[in-house]
Amino acid sequence: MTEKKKLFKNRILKELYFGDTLSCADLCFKIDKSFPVTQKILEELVTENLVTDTGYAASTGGRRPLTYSLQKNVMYLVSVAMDQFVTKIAIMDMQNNFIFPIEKIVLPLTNNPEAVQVLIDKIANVIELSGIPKEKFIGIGIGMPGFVDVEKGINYSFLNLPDNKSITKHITAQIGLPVSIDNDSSLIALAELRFGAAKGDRNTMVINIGWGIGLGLILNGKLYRGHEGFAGEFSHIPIFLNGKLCWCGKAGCLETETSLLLIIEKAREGINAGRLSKLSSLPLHDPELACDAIIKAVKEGDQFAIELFSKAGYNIGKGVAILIHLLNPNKIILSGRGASAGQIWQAPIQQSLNEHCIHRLFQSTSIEISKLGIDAELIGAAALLMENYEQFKVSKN
Amino acid sequence: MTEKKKLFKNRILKELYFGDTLSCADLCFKIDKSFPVTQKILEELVTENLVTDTGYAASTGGRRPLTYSLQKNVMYLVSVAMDQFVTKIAIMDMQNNFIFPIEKIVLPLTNNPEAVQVLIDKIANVIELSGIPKEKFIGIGIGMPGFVDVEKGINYSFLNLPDNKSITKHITAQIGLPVSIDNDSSLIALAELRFGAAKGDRNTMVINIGWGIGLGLILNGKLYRGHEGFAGEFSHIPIFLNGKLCWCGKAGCLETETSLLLIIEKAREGINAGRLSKLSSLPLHDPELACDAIIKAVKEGDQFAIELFSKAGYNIGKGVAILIHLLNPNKIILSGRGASAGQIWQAPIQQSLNEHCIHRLFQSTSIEISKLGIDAELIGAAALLMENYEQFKVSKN
DNA sequence: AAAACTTCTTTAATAATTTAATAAGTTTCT
DNA sequence: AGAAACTTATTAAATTATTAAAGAAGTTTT
Repeated sequence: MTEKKKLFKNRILKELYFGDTLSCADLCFKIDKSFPVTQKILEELVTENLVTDTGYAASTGGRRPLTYSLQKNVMYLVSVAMDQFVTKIAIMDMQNNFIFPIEKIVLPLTNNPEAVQVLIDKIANVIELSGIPKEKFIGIGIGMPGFVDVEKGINYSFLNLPDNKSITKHITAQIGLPVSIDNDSSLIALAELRFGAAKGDRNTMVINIGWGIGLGLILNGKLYRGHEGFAGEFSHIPIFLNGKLCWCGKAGCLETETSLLLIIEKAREGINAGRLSKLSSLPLHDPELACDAIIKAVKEGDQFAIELFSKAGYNIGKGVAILIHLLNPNKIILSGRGASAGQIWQAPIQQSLNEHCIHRLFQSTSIEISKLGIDAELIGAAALLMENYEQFKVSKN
Repeated sequence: MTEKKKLFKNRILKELYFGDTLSCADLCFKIDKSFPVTQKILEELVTENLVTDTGYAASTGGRRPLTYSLQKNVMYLVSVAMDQFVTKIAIMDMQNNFIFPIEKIVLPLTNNPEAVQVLIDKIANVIELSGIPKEKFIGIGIGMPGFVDVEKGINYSFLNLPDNKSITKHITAQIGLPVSIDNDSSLIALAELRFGAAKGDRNTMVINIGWGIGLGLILNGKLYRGHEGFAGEFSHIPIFLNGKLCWCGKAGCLETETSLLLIIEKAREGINAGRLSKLSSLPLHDPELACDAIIKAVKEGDQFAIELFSKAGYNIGKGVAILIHLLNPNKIILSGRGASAGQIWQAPIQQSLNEHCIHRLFQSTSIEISKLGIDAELIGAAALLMENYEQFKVSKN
């Protein structure tokens, strides 16, 4: 098979992954090829058992199109989502299902030279235990915090290898599968773009409310990463004159006035000062549990918890106002762990925009809460791998 | 001639406009066509006298390539640059020359329902007086302040027509030439991207230091305009807690702490308060003259004038720090009227970045002063028209 | 219920691209 | 200095893709 045909095949597989069920005409449009070529390749993919036809779609006013989907149980991928403390590993199929319970390991990234090897061993272990033959895996997608150079496969903040060696190449060398990495906030944005609230959008900002405030930018319909891949450093834009020193070394960062860690901190202070709240029994040393508890209190209408989120939301709004002035997005999506607090974010952010934004500008920008939930990063890591899929070699031919 | 061939021809003409002198191989790459097709079209363009071959280029290690350029004196365009008070109109050729002295008319845009018609009449007049036959003009490019919808050809701030009618269509209907419009800051950025300091860059921000502080964004190698074309509203990002009311209705906008109008204002105050300076004879009611005078004083080393620019620069730096955090550009270009003050901007902005930016981020971002001068917007308006050129009809065939 | 209209699929004619061969010029090595 | 090796450009032939036209299947309108 020629190189070119391989590329076309991979592109079709990729489009079917993102599009689920598509007609031949849809695929023509997406891969920018003519009907005869597309159909011929599709036929080949069907005989190779990578694709199946899924019957006729409803008519849109004419002959009903024959539709195609990816064959089930023939291709899998490994999806990994890391934060500073915990790493989640999942095996996913081409229909975006987690086909085993998600593995969760404690893996601190700071001052941990072993981290990369631990990660590799664990991934190999998960593949091994799955019982799925390795040839059926097409690759590994990994999301991680820090400054990530996607092209080179290097993380400048964590998981460094000697001589700035590429992590992706390092892992590929050991496991024998293609690897793609990216920043966690970028992957959450990618998940929203491909499978979430930003589907079909061209200019959307995804705010990752987590231990910090991350930002993934979708500009002109594509994930924007910046000159060196460092775009979206929302957490540390200096917009407050509060004199609070941030761990980044500067003062007045957005992060010093809003983040889940700050909310937990303030909750603790409030309780210690005797504030009346359902939160009196806040778990002390586990941020995940503490966060869940406060969000639960919010949903139960606890006044103190709501107050904390409102203030944080108002401050996020100040940052969002700047985003809207600079980038004129059609939509802002609140995602990440904090998004599970739901509609509570809407009012304070809207209020903040009323105060800090030119009316004509935010008029056409909607604020939405993500529906992808806590596993958005895993979905994004899978999507990242599939975005790069067309460059991979087709295993068999 | 087929539609498709027309398109290819226009693309080649466009690439020759932007590339000046190119070989057939260069053009193959740029228009993404094979050698045989490209060469055939080139030959046709030469016989049509739109293109000439310009001899052999120096060898780069092999056979010397035959190069091509646009024929002189066969195509012209009208370029227009507007601000709130003054409109400049120029006739340009395909080699980016102003072939007549630039026309300058006083044309206030605020509360002026006649403005559009005055503009049209003046453009028609300029074409008439040039003595160049109208068939040789390929179109009109116009830059203007305000919120501009490029696709629809509407300016929501100025030059409105009844029922939000398209200005471009309106002008085309009267003059009979294709018209493209865009925001002034976007066009300055486009000029830098195509013919200035951002040539070849992919992620560059162009700051238009003028009566306000404009911003043109080049992201992923293209001018970024946002969801409705309103991106780059840098002047009004709320980052100061100064309580100063801006004309936009909000307080603390970037514009309230830095802009040429503010510098003029402060200069006036200082002089009235008896500050020692070469500026004691500041022209009172013409901002252009006043601005020129202060910039002249800066260049002569006047301490007071330098102080004013330094403070303004430091505050621009605060805004730039936010840009760098969010968009990780490879370069920031200072352009517009204020750029003529030159290197004076460098130190205070750099100082501000040191204080307000994460080191790892601004390390790889350079700050440059534009060399295009005060006519950047006219060059940008021409570039805008040529960017759209491939959609135009070839006049003769 | 038939005609007109859409949309998808197939086939044949047309157009573009790749590939291979050739020509023209540079550099490197002896 | 001169030949061999290497680049790059051009031409021609073979391959591949696209376009246009015709046919098939279904929906909507008259």
